[in-house]
Amino acid sequence: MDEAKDSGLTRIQRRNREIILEGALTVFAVNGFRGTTIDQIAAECGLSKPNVLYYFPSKDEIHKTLLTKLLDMWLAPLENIEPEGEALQEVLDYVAAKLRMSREYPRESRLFAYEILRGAPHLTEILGGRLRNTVDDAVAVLRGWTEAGKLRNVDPHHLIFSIWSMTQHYADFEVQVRAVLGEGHDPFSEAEIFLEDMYRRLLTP
Amino acid sequence: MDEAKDSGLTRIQRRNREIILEGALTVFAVNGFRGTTIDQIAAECGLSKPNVLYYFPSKDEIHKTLLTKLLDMWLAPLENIEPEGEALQEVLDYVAAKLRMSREYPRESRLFAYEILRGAPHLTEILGGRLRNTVDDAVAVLRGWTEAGKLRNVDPHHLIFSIWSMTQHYADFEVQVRAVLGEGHDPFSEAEIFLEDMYRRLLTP
DNA sequence: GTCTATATGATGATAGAC
DNA sequence: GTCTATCATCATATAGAC
Repeated sequence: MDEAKDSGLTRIQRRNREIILEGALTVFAVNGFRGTTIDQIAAECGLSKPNVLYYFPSKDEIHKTLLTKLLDMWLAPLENIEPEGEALQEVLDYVAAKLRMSREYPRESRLFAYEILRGAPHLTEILGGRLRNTVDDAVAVLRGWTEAGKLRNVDPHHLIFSIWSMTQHYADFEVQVRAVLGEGHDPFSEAEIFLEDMYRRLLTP
Repeated sequence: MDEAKDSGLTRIQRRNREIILEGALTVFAVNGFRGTTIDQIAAECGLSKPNVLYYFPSKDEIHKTLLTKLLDMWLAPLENIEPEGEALQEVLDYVAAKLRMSREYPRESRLFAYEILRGAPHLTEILGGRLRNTVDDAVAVLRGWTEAGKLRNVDPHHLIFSIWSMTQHYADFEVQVRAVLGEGHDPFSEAEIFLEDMYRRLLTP
């Protein structure tokens, strides 16, 4: 998909588009879509404003491109759940993977949070389409495990919501988490232990 | 506090300030601070733009006023945890109260989420002050219960984070929740059952 | 491909009539 | 207290030189 969109571009074009997306992600993740100006993006990546708009037709387009690229990464762990695997461990692995993504890609998490908060105007088709399908598949797998007695019976949709909300919380609400915890804490490491314990307890039959 | 700030104002002044705050909350909750214009607020509450700015000196001030008022309501359930109460039930009641607030006051939840996401410039002192103190008190109560063998031993800070993130998720990410669930679901009612089960299972010694 | 300069429109805030 | 008119600023996007 990346290659498809970038095909026909020179090396410089590809490179500069990458630089712009990288800088834009940083700024969007802090200020949101409306709070971000092309000036800020240009400053962040060391290009001039018109030059940014030479590589992308508009601020909207930069934002949409970021969201589209983000979603591939975001949904991968859920798509990688292995129906033939050991049920509880598969879920715990998914939780851990999602938490790791929050830690390593907090900008992506915030970009996504901002977009959902404002009603997801740049994601409408995807939410009810690809995202929903992916979740439906995962829900079917979870139901199978439950019926086979490998997992305790809980609502699979809300199980997934709980994983999303708790893992992304540490990226999206980081300011609050750090303010409440004060110094001397590693939020993500503590969360890893807490969440593993929580889901093991919740899902063990 | 409300009365303190409103003292010395005429009935009309109080009334119009209320109307403005009410309309502003609706708009801020959808568009965020930067995404909201005074024009939108004025239109939402049926006043002219200069008239809005007659009652509040600036957009900033409207926003700060809303956040301050919101926090009283937001922290109340946590402050109301009763150390002498039955431990597990107190926690379950808190979860239920927080979920109810998400359902009944989704605008407040989103306003708060937007503010934290952008780094909470209008809440800096409060996060490390009043909020942190309130959480510290609750954590102490939870620790006491754990040591008395009334609750299973889990990290109390992260227990609170989990409650916040999961309950607020249904307000803040409502678009996503509805898109994923499709028709025929009542997200909040389902969440109530899921969360009660989850915390009962997690915290029963 | 990259820049300076600028057109065009939105937006926060104010002046001043009524 | 409320309005119309307006200012000043900022932001998106484009034109056109280099």
